[in-house]
Formats: sequence, structure tokens, C-alpha cells
Amino acid sequence: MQDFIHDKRVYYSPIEFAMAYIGGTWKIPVIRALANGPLRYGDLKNAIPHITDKMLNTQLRDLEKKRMLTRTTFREKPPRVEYTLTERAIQSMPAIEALEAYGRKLMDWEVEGIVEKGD
Amino acid sequence: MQDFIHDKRVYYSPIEFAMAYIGGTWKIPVIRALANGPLRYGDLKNAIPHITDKMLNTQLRDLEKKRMLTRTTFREKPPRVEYTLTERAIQSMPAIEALEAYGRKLMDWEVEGIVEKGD
DNA sequence: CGGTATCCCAGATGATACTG
DNA sequence: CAGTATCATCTGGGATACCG
Repeated sequence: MQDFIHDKRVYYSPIEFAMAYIGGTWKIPVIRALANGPLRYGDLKNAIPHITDKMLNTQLRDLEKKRMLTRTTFREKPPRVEYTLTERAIQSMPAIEALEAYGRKLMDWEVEGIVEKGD
Repeated sequence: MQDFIHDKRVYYSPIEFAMAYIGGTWKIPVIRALANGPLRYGDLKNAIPHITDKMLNTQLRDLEKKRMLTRTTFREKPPRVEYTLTERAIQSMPAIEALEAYGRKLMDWEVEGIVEKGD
């Protein structure tokens, strides 16, 4: 395919472009945590093991900029902030599930020590 | 899920583990280039735009170590070396295709400037 | 509660040149 | 043909501390 330019960056394939949206260590965990409905910052942090404030913040800002989620502030006492997935993010689910299925297969192979034809 | 330890590294999910096998800029391009059958180093380099010798080598060694492909040397004149995908790599195709489909969707959305509900 | 601000490092990637 | 070697750079992520 031809190169695709977006936001001053060059992508050599649709896959590379998709990776900009769901790649990295934390984007998929964040998307999955929000899959069943909006969550607040604190809930999100509790739902994602090992994530630090810095990484959660960085990822939330980046995902918002990429229009993968929206940030809604409710003027309550105390103020409440909710994060909600957009259609863009919801559409990534099939790819995420395919990745997970493949990851499970790889893990099973490692654990069972299976050696296939060609190894 | 519980943490998964492999080769002295900790993985928090099957997805993270899958990414170790097909993540990064060059692993998927290499796997796809070999999808229709074995290729030699030079053919591989020609088939993958923009890749440098260093990155092609690094990825071939890494993929070989992860048993995603095999390296076969034919004692001919001049010597010939062929790279062939293993079953592990072939099984990654569904995930790769799902990623590509999602990437194309994202590209279309960017180009068409479509704004979905929630944006 | 819901974040920001710094500083820092390792590993991934790139540029360039060289070799059996 | 099929690689290695070196050096430079860029960026994700961690540690730590602070703020309205």
C-alpha cells in the first residue's frame, strides 16, 4: 500500500496505524476496562492492575485526543469525571479479541511445551 | 488473570504476550512477507519497504528465537538461506487480519472526516 | 478525588559503514 | 548473497513528589 500520513507521522500500513490507537502496554487494558460502560478515574485505576497515575493519565489524554474516548465532568459535590468509549474504540474489540485468542494459544504452547512441525 | 512469566519477563495478559511475538514495527511485515511461502534474505528485504539490514536481521533472529520461523541453509554455490514460517506464526494470521481490518476502518474515518456519536 | 510535574533509563529504531 | 558492527536518537514507561 502507499504511505499514510496522519498528524505529522508516516504509517506504512493499516496495521501500524491501528497500533497507534491500541498499541503500547496500557491502551488495551484501558479500553477493556471501559467496555462494560463508563467509569471514573479511581474505578479505572482499581480495574487496571499495576498501572501508575502517570501512565493512566498519559493514556487517557492520548486516547481522548485520538477520539477513542470522551471525558465528561459532572458538576457535583464532589465533582465527578467519567470516561466513555467512542464508536472508534468499540470497533477495536474484534481485533483485541483476536489478539487475546492468539496470546492464549501461545501461552498454552509454552506451558505444554508443544513442538510443532517446522520447529 | 494471573501474571505469566516467560523468559525472565512478566506478562499481565495474553495480549501482552502476543505482542511480544508480533508487536513492534517490523515483525508483522516480516511474517506477512513469508505468508505465501519461504523466502531468502534478499527477497525478504525487497518485499518489505523501508526496512534496513539491521532491523531485518534483528527481527529474523528474534523471530527465530521465538520459534516463529526457521532458518534453513542450502549448501549450494552460492549458498542459499531460506526463512520459513512455523505453525506458531501461521496461527497469528487471524489476529493480524483483524488488526488490518481495524486499521483500514480508522484510516477511512480519518480521510472521510466522519464524526460518530460520542465524539 | 482526580489529577500534574520532573527526572531518568532501557530498549527499540535509525544511519552508516564494513565483511566472509 | 547474507549478513555485522558502531554510534546516535527517540520514546515508552517507571519513580517520586506535588496540587486544586
